[in-house]
Amino acid sequence: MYINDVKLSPLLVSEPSQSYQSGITVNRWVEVLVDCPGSTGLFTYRLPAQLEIKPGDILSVPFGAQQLGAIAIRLLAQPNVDLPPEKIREVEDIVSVGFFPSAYWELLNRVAAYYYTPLIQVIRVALPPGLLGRSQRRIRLVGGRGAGGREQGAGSRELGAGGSSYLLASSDPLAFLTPTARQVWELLQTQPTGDYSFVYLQQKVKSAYRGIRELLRFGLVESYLEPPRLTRPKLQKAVTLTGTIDHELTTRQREILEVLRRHNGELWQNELLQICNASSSILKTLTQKGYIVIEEREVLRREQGPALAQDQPKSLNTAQASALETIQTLDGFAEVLLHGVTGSGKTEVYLQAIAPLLNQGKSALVLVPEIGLTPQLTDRFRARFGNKVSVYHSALSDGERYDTWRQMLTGEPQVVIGTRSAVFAPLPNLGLIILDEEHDSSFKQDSPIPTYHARTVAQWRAELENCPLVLGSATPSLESWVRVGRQGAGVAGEQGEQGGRGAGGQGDRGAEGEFITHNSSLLTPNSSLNTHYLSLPERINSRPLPPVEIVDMRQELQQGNRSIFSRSLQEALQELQERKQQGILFIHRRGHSTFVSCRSCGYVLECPYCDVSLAYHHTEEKAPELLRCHYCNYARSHPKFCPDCSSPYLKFFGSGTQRVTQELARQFPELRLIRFDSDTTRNKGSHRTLLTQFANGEADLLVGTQMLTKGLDLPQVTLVGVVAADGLLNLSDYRASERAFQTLTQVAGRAGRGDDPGRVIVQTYTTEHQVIAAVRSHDYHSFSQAELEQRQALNYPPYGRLILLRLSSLDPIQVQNTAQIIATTLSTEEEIEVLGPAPASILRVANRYRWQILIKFAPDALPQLPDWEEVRSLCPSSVSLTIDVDPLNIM
DNA sequence: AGCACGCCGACT
DNA sequence: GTCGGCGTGCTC
Repeated sequence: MYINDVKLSPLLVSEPSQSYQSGITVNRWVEVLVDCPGSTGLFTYRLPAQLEIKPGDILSVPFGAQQLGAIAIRLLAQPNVDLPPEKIREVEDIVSVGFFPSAYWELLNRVAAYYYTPLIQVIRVALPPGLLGRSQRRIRLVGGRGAGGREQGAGSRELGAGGSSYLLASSDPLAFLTPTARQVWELLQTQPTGDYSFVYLQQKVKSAYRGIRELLRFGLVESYLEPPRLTRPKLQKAVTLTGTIDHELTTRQREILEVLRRHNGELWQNELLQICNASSSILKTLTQKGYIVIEEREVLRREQGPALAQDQPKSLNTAQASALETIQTLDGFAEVLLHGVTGSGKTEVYLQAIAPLLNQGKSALVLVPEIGLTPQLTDRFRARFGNKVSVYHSALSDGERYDTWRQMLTGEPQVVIGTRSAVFAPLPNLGLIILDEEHDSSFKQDSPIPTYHARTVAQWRAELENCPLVLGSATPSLESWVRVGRQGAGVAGEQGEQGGRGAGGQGDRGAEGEFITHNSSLLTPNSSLNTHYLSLPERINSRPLPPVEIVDMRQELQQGNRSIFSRSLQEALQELQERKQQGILFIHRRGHSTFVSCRSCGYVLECPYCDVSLAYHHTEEKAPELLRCHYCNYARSHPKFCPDCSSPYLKFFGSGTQRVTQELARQFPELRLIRFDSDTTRNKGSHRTLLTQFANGEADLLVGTQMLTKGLDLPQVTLVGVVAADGLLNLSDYRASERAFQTLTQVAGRAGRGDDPGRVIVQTYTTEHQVIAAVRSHDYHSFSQAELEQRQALNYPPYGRLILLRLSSLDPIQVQNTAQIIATTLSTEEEIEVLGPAPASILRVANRYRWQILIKFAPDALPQLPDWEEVRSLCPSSVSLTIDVDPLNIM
């Protein structure tokens, strides 16, 4: 149990040799971590006699002028001798009683250490918002608002009563105020309570601080600290039936008790009153007569899904059944890679793996890339497990998050589905962690710190909680692939022909055969870890993977087709309408910087030193167009003609959603579209709405970006079109190929999931690209093999490790200089390779100039990593430094 | 983060 | 000369 009774002896974070007594009466001091940026050390507080504190408790303490949240770390019998006793203040209150069991605490510490992040920052990620409250300075009018101040003269006497009357004797009470003070005053008048936060006033009025000081001097306003707004459980009155219904009651009273009885003797007061159309006075009478009890009970503000019909377990095919069996026989910590092609029924395996756990009183944690995108997944879990399922992600309101979090602490067996941060969900009795779509990069946080990867944290968590971790994907990350020992496996011994290259291929139907068809008994334990590789090589109901047709857009251009749609795709779109089928059109979202390629020959401009494509930079009008390498800062001008074939059609890439939808409207005016991108899905629930519309056949074509790739299961989709794969293939990033393969495979996997066979059309200017070939033949193995060879040669992950230093400053010169100094300092270190400094691809963001340094090193060499505190000390205060461990986004 | 303390340009 | 700008550093 997390609440109340926690063994906390392992909670010591420093100097474990220093013992402390367990007798609470002896330890009248406590060291705490304070929730305050820039303070990472421990602070000592005195314990008031009435408070009993244990390490791990969340406290409220005075800190400077504020009241802050803090975590009790350890009790002390004696404060540190160096600390002047008069500085020590008292703990204000206990906010929440300890809930950090040792495994959980160890997890937080590991995250802090691995990602070079102060522990308190990690704690802040793990706790729901509002738990560590902070006080806020506010300004309010003295004596309430609106004492007639706006009507000159009339109110002066009342105001005068507040103090400073000599000044207010004049006819205009505000005449003596400077314009700034007057402005603040008037702003406060607009508020019914005459009250604003200090920060807000500062934003609203220039130099508000000055005006406020003036008003304070005159006693017109006062400044106060609002105590931390801690999220509290929501309480509601519940009515419970206690007596038996007898005949000494009025009909009305009996009616109410009858309603209550029909609801198993318990209802919320407001519900009961509503149902019976009664007032609370009748309940009062019933209480007095002892028939019912009314008590305050906590209501959990949980996100309500739509009502769902109960869903029954589906029968599994052989591969699914054998995967399930393996997962169920795991005892304790193990890592499983569940590699199932798109549409192979991974979710059903998850569901059936979880079901018995709940009966054993254990809970399961399911991590997904983006919850808003997968209402389908949460619906399926809810349909199977009902109210045992809760959803936890950052889009919940603070109250909902807090309550869901508390719901987890109860220890009841349950399923929590959440995004990245839910890896810290405080579930006791964790029986299984599932990380679905494990290749997805949204599991990695790049800012703020800790820049953790939920998969890495989940691995630690599974180990510490001694439970299995299942990583599911149709396109596993190369990290996971290597981790379960699959490198070099698979390709040999298969009939994996690399399919005839070139455009217009039929995309052979035999594609599914190219997945290795061994069953799950073929386990590949890694030497040190208990790892398993499970494969679901077939779609459910033996549906085939859709054939993938590659269209060479260079040929289209040559043959006079200047449209962004190839003839093949045009035909398919035409047919779609005629056959009353549905399709998906995928557009790679256009970023700020893109690569440059030749539309005639497909030549891509690359960095001569770094093996990545150059990024197009165009900072402002009239500025020269530059091509730049994000790794080493090599730069060159944008050539007018292709260096390879001298064609003038050398263009930077990227065709946005608007352009495509315009073009569609022009060429296919009849086609009904739904745009599915960040613009149209901004509102809560709009994913669901749009998908429902599409599922109901209200549109023929779903046009959208990345979010189309994430786990959509739309059985009626038969056509998937990729407008231009090139935007994906040539991002200036060592991961570009991997991401492109994953995205294309995933989006292709949306086709043909229902009864009608699907087809996929991928348009590209580089048909010969290795990724394209692999996508075409649904061949993960040959792709991973080739890609891993390159990674190994260049010592990139998963073979080498990376750390990215991101520097930013308002001062463009200073940040560049600092980056240079740090890079120079680092390059003296042995065993690490320093790339850069280079400007970030978007040099300036929110007025801050950003540079970065990439550090590469071999994980097995365990190099003496630089002392980051020393590195940090090289930064002037105007330059901020973020250390991104295992970065995914290097651009 | 707040809020002090402390050091340089435009006003009484 | 002081007021008031904001850069630097501390908060048990």
